[in-house]
Formats: sequence, structure tokens, C-alpha cells
Amino acid sequence: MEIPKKFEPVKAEEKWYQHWMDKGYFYSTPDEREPYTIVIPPPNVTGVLHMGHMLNNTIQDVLVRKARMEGKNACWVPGTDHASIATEAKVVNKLRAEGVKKSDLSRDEFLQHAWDWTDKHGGIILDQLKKLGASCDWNRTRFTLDKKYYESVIDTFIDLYNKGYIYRGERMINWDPEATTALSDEEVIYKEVNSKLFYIRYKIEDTDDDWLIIATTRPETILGDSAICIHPDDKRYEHLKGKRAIVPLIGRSIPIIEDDYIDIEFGTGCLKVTPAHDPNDYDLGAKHNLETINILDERGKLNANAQLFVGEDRFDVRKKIAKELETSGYLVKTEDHVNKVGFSERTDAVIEPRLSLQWFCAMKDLSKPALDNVMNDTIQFHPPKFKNTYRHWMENIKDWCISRQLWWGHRIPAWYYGKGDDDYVVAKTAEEALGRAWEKSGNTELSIEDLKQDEDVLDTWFSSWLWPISVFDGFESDEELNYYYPTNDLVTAPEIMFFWVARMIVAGYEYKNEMPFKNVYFTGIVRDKLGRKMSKSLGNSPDPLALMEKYGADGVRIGMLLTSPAGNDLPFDSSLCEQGRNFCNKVWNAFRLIKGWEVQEGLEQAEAAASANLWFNERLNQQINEIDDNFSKFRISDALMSTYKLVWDDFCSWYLEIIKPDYQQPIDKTTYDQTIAYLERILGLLHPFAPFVSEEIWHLIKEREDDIIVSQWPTGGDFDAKLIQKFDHACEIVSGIRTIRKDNNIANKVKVQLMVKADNSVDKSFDDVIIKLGNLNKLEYTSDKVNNAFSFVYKGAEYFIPFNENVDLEGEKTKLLEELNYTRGFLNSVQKKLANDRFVNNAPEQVVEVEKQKEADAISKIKILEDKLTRLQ
RNA sequence: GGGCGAUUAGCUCAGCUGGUUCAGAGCACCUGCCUUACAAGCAGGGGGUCACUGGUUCGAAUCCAGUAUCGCCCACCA
Repeated sequence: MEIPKKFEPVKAEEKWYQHWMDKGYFYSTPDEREPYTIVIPPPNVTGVLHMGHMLNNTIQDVLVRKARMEGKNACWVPGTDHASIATEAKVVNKLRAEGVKKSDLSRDEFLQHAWDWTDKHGGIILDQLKKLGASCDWNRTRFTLDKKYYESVIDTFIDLYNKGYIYRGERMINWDPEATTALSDEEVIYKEVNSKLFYIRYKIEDTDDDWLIIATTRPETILGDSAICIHPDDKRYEHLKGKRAIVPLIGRSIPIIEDDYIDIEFGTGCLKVTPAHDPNDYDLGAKHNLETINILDERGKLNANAQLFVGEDRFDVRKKIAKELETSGYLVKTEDHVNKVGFSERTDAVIEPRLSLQWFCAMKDLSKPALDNVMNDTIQFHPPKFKNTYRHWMENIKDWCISRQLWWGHRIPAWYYGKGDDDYVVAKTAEEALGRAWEKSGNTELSIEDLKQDEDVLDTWFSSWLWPISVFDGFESDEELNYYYPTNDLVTAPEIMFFWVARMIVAGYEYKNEMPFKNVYFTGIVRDKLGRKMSKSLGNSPDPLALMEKYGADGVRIGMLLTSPAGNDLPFDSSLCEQGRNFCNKVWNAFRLIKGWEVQEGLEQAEAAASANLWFNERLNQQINEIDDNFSKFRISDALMSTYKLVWDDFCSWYLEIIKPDYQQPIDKTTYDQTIAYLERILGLLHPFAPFVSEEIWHLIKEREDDIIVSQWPTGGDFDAKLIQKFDHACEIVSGIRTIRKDNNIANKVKVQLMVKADNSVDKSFDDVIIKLGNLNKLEYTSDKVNNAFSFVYKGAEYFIPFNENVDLEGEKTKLLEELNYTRGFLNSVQKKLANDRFVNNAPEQVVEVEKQKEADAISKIKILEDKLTRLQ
């Protein structure tokens, strides 16, 4: 069989993914084994795979594959999120492009469009994950609007309502005029913007020419002013107390009130109060019993209450009113001003504070166990620094606005039977609601037709916070949930710590009285080379599918993991994938080398090969321990790097080079078998990172029925550290020989002789390795110095390679002199230390011993060097 | 404005409760090699006052304080 010179990923990927699916390896059902569970952070149902998903899902797949190999019942639950605002916005845009307005459609008609859209675009992202090799149990794919899931969300709402956590109330909320819905505080992103501070004068009522001046960034809102506020202690404004002022342009008379909320230093010290359009003003309004004049409609346009500019957008009005104020003499001046403005996370529209009737979930009591169990490490955050952020948020948690003025989502199960604010009941069905309505209203005349269900849906996160429970249909049957819950690890981005992670923990303790997951691994953000976040609008995000096409899924997986410790941003560069691909190719070629050997029965094992075997077994054990240790600490990049070096350096550069027979010579069976065994263990270690190439090689080694994906995770265990040290020593000698060859242009294929002057303590156990890799024709020990030879010193022994032809004596001398000078300097510094009484008296004995040893080594080295110099004369 | 974290080689990062893992790794770089596993490679090599300033100590990348710069989170200053 001809094995191609380079690994060809595309064919192997298709073949093996299909094979794994056919064999049902991803499928999980409760059994007697220990479960290992991960629930995927569900991507938006109509989303497209981006680099963040790649990183995130690669890590999850690595963890799942390793657990599967460890014999656990691995279950990775995939699925998608209906993403209320995002999806509805997409559908609205699509309809608009077709000339259809949402307002022209009934709720049912709109939802039909939304489902059509979801059916058409939904789940593409899951197929893309398959290309990455994600070993999810696809039979378990869940969608947050699935019937059962939907019900569990509604049940949860009802339950929390009955427990008194959910309530309805009129509050100042964040309004997105683009999506025309309320948002939670978390969905508002504050950005610094350059704006203007307008100084506007208001005439004081019943005076001829007395004015006060206020400063505002939003002059259009003066139309909704219902007071002017000053600080009670502000000496400048004593004369204003109890007076009234006239709102410019519209001439409304408003009171001048006093409140110590005012910052005397800011602006003019006079604040215009617009209770309908600012949270602080709203509080002031409530406190001072002011009129609330809402001048904006749901789209952010001025309404009739404004009297002026009716029907025009708030930002247009801002410009126009500034001009008008100026021409009519009310505008005193404007200043540049930097302030923070809230934007909608989804639509990027500028948020309007808006007074409206919404549903809220009280979080303070509900979240208590969630805070405690993260702080006491019952749930572990990786890296732990995120505990601080989490605590800070949890300790200041506010009530959660959960209603959205949208149609795509879980409809709030509240039913209104009258016009009053309180004329409603919460129930799962209209029938149930009717019974409760009779009870609550005392009016049994009411019929189903009299009930009107709330038009709003719930915040998307009100459904995803149930994800680790509801994916197991946890509110119906206990069997699955009891087995898989709590899940093990959650891999997600720190950005959604509050949106999702914290709330899942809250829901977990409320509904299962237990954590939803044991570990939370926070990935970093994938950035481009310039450190910018990857985004569609910047166009700086590579297409993941194209990357996999080019470098192979394994190459990309390795590339993503090479430099991404938990919680650190990943500055992505496709050269990382190149490195990943090269690594896969390295493994591939190691396999080609081994596979190319002819095995000869009865052939005796070469001594060097025997030694190499002795060593590599220990080394492998040592490295497996290290890899396991890294995994246990969620140091995935380090685990990969240990694997990388094990393969590239230890296995390829040392082990294989030692056992490699001469060209076209056969290999003995013992060595071959040992080597295959090592290769299989190595492939096992590699499998979580590079599932495809490892499975491919696994099957090319020999005809076999078993698959590496379900093979046993390699075990490390005890290893002989002394032996490894001795081997490293031999490697140093080999390097020394190679350096001399390099410096003196002695070709590698030219055999040389090595003379060693050492005492009896020198270790000889890997001399055969030195002979093989140094390409020596002779290795001899001698008690005499060797004249006319290149030499180097290592650990008190002296190594000579006798000159064979023309040699640059002067060059040798210079090099020796340099080394001598350096060593003398070193000795000097050590002796200084030893001459310091305070050091000798205070430092622990071993430390002093070490210094003394250094001194002795340096002295002997100097002697040897001096000696060498004289022998070159 | 409050809180948290970071600063080590050109880049990305390890360096645990001060001392032989102490100045490291990978990549990049430089110099040789088209040596029949691999040029997607092999061998060799250079490179860092551990941000700065003080302090503690016999001894500091490591502990403490301050300074600077960067990042993140939270917060209603018009």
C-alpha cells in the first residue's frame, strides 16, 4: 500500500466522522458507568459558525473525547437557542425587504414566517460543528422552543410567580426603539460618546428679566420637563426657592424644587427634571410628586405631548431644537462633553429610559445559593479570577426585567380579564386561567373569550437559564436528569457570565437544589492580529470552514488551542493553524517511517534500540502524568504542548532516530512491536486534540475492528527519573558532538571517534545511543588527555574528537579563551557569595552545599580549559 | 467614580508557598543542510536589568508599598 507523503485530511474527516456516527459512539444513554456531561452553549438557531464557536467547541470536544476514552459515559448535548430579539429582527428585516410590515401581520402569521425562517436556516451551525469533529450526541439535539422545553419555561414562570418572585410593575426600563421592546440591564452596553452640553436659560415666572440656566445633553427633552431642581444648600440659588420657571418654546410653567441629589459642581447646578425620560428624574418626580410627561413614542419619535416637532425622530429634534433655542435666544452656549450612552446589545440602537408596565423577577433571595457555592468553590471557575467579577455582580443583583415586546419566544402565561392593572391571572392554559379568573374576580360570568393572554414573550435568557435541566426533559422524568445532572463542565465566554452562567446556577439551585455544573471554563475572546475583536462588520474574521478546508479540522483545532490558556484572549493568526497542520503531518510521517520498515523475525535487537526502549517507556509515563495533570487543572493548552513535545522531540527526534535501522535494512521484531505499542499510546494522547489523523493512523497500523475514539486513555504511572536523567545526559553529549561537527564543518555522515576522559562515576548506560546518534566509529574511555583534538567539557568529564585533517588552531584557541574568561568570572561571583559570612551562616545547608559544588565545578573546569590551551600550543 | 487583573525574549505565554526546573517553552529569527519518514523538514545558534522606584531578606521575576502603562467588570451624574 502506498502511503501519501502528506496527510490528506478531507477524505479522512468525512470517512471517520461518518464511521463514528454509524457506530453510535456519540450516543449516550444512562447506564452503570460514571457519566460525563457537557451541555453546549446553544448558539443562535439561525447563526453561522464563527471563530469563537470554533474555540469553544474544540475545547468541549477535547474534554468529551478524553472522558469517553477514560471509560466514562460521555454525553455532550447539542442544541440551539431561539434568540428572541436577534431572530425576530432577522425575520422582520427579511419581511421588510419583501415589502411586508410586521404590523400588517397577525401574531400567528408572523410566527409562521419566523418558523419558516428557522426551518430554512436553523441548525446549519450544528452541521458546521460536525466538520470540526464535534462528538455531540445528535439524538439529543434540543431547541429552546421545542414543545417540552417551551412547557418547562412556562412552568418555571408560573412556579416563580406562585412563589412570589415574579411580579408585574410599572418601572423605568431600558427601551430599544429599534426592536421596540424592553431590555434587561445586561442587554444595554454603555459606550463613551462625544456629545454636547447645551446651556439653556429658563425665565423665572413673574419676573421681567430673571433667568436660570440649566445644562443638558438632551435639549429635546425640555418639552417633557416638569420641574427645575436645585440643591437646597446652593447659595447661588437662594432667590429661586419656591419660584417657578417657564419652559422655553412651549411656555409651560414648572416648579423649582430642591433636592440634595443635585451635584452643585456639575454644569450650572440647576437640573431640568424630565421624569418620563431619565431614571434619576423619574425618582425625583416620584419623590416630589411631579407630573410625568412622556414625549416619545415607542419608536423614539416625539408624540403629541411634546407639542412641537411631533412625529420627528429624537435625534433630528435634538439638532432642530438646539437651533430654534438659539434663534429665540434661549441657548446660552454649548460645550463639548464626553458622556456614556447606552446602546442595545442586539440592535445597537440608543436606549431610551422608558416608563412601562413589565414583568420582573426578583433576584436577591433567589440568587443567594448561587453566590455562596461559587465563592466556596463548590462550583469552580477557571481561571478563578472571574470569581471576583461574579461576586460583584451577584452582590449587587437587581430585579430582572423578563418581558419583551416581541412575538418570537415563550409567551407569558398571564391572562387578563379586565381593564385594571391587577385584573389578571397566571396559568398554563386558558381553561386553567378561567378558573382562577373566576376565583380572583368573583365573576363566574367570565368566559374564555373574555380572557386575553399577555402579548409579550419572555427574555431569551429566561429560557436558556434552564438549559442544563431542560435538555434532559428534567421536569417530566427524573431518570435522565438524575443520571446526567449535575453536568461536569461548562465551556463558555466570560461575556455571558451574567446573562447565562450566573442565572443557570440560580436556576440549578432553585429547581434541583444542586449546582448545574462542577466547573466553568471561561474561554478568551478570539481577536485578530491587531487585537481587535473579530466581527462581521470589520470583516476580520476568517471563515472557519475555509480554514478547515485548508489546514484540516485537526490542524485548526490544534491551532486554536496552541495559545489559549483559560480566560486569555486568543490573538488568532492562521499561522497557528499552519503549525497545527504541520504537527499532524509530523505524526503522519513518523507513522510512514515505522510502517515502511521491513520486520525480520529472529534479528537481534540492536543495543541502542534496547536502550532507547528502556528510556522511552519511562519518558512516556512521565509525560502522560504531566498531561493528565494539565488536564485536571484545565490547562488545555499546556496539555497540548506537552503532547506536542512528546511527539515531536522525544518520539521523533530522539526515539525514532535511535531505533531507525540503516537505509533499507530490516528492523528486529522486538523493537518494531515496542514502537507500534508506543505509537498507539501516543495516538491515544493525541486523539482528543486531533481526532481524525489519530483515527486514520490507528487503522493504517493494521486491520482492526476497534476504534481509537473508544480506546482506553493511556495511563502513565511510575517512572524512573534517574534513568531519564541519564538519557538526558547522553543527549547533551550528542549535542556536544553535533556542535563540534557544525562548528568545524564535519559532515554528519563522516564517522568520528570520541575519547572520554572521566572518572569511574561517569554513566555509560546510554553510550550506544551516543555512538548511534553521534555517528561514532569508536567511543573510548581514557585516563589521559588527548592532544590535537576538538573537545568539550560536560559535568566534569572531558570529551575529545581527535583532529583528522586541517584544523583552525587559532580559532580553537580563541574559543577556549572566551570560555575560560567566562568561567573565571563565574567562579569569582560564586566565591564572593561564599565569602559572605551572612550567607554561609544564614542560608540552609543544602543551598550552601550547592554553591560549594558550583565552586568546585568551576575550579575543575578552569583547570581543564587551561590544560587544553597549553596542549594546543 | 468603584472594583479586579496584568506587565518576563520580536510575538503568545509558563514560572506553585522567596534558594538546581531560575531566567524557560512554542512560534518567529540567524547559520548550515534537497541526509530516501517528514523542506509542512533536519541539525546548530543568537536573543530578556523579569514595567519602574523603594522596602523586607544572607538571598527577590517570585513577598510588601508606591509609580506608570494596559485590559476587564460594575456604576444614573444632568
